[in-house]
Amino acid sequence: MSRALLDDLRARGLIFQVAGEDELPAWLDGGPRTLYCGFDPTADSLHIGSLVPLLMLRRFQLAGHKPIALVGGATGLIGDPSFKAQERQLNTPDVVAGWVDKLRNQVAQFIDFDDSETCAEVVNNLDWIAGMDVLTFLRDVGKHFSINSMIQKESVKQRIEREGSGISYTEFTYMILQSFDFAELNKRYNCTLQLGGSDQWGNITGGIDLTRRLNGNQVFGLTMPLITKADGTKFGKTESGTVWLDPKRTSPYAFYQFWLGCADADVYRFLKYFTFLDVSEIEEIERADAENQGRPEAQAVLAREVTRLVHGEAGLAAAQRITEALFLGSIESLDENDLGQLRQDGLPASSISREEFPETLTQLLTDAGMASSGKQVKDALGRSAVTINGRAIGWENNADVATCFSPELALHGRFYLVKLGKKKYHLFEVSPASG
RNA sequence: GGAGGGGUUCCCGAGUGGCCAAAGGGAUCAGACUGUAAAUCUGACGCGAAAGCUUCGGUGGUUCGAAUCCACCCCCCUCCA
Repeated sequence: MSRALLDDLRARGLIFQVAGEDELPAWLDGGPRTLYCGFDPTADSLHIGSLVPLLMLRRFQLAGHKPIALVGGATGLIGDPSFKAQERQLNTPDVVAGWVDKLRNQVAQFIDFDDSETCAEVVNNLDWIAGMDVLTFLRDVGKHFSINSMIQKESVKQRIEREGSGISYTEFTYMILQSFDFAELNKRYNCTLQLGGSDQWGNITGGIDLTRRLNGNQVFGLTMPLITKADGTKFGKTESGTVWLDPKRTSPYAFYQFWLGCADADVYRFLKYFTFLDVSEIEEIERADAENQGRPEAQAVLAREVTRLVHGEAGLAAAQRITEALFLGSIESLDENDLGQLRQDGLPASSISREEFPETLTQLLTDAGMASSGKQVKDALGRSAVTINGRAIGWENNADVATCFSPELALHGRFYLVKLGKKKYHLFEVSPASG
């Protein structure tokens, strides 16, 4: 069973490095094992960069192991320096504590809590680090670490060697805290495997060494590759910023769109990373796409699968509903309920009364968040890239908001769907002047 | 504490008295082409519809005029103690 798991992970390209590679397969075969992966609270939500490790925990659980998701209430107060070019700004304890609560819930949705032998756990390292005093830390933990080897770690090398950067003692200590987490989870839960991104290798091996020294136990580490894109740009960012897992930050619709816009060169790889579809199934999709000229199927499958994993069936349905309405169907065909529904589903929207209309369209659309400056709106208007309920608007109409939103053009008396460029939509619900 | 090097518009990075809203690159936005791709080409890219207004770590000063010169302060880095 577990060898099959490792084979599958390898086929998916999800294994970057393994600590204890020779013994790990047999160890996993020997029964349900406990493993963990840590997530630091650096914001009130995780983003899709954390998706691979989260799904990895689930993969292990499905294969009969017990996953622990660790939320770094303590480490989040320190800041991981690994491969970071600069020292990070510290967040206040109450802010971090708030984020911990959010992440707890988020992390929990990917693993099962079923009271069985493989029941998942969510833990917070603040529970065992907060109470430790400095002397205990320095004498019982710090003594096991050699500065000589710590400064050799690739993850902090650039901070130490590169001119113009530096590292504080605080961040330098991060590795020791994470190492201690592993030893502590080993003691508490008999946890014997830590997962992490490839940037975590140094921290993970640190934990393996410490666990051996402190508990006398052999434990394992496994890292996943950095997700790259064929065009060299950073994965997980879009024009509007980071793609978050929290639907309040990134709507299911926007999330769905992100995956739908995935490059051909990346999409089959991403199917292996981010879905539970069989590798053979994915290869079949690739083959079929290659045969059919024209638009590939893979993006649609990827968007569907990942959106369902993160936002559930309802979130997926909402995302697809908007997508179909905007890109496939015609807007006029939507009835009043549909338009209200789109707004519920996460299509950007706002309400405004006629008397609140600003002087210019540039002002209105900038305020609505469709563009970051009036210049962008001006540019778009000048290229007839703006439509209101399907009618093209030009720069000459800029100062004539009332005409652009004339009552005769309204859908169902109050809705105006404004399109800027090819992909940006905003629904205005206009109420008559109330006096 | 001492010596030296830095802080420029989202990022990198030019600019050392007027020609600077500030080169160049990246990112981003829009157009053409397309598959709601990629690549490429074109345009925009401090704010403002415009007149105009506000930027070059901070505060004062010199000057007709300062991102550029002076003073003090803050922050970062390197080396020494």
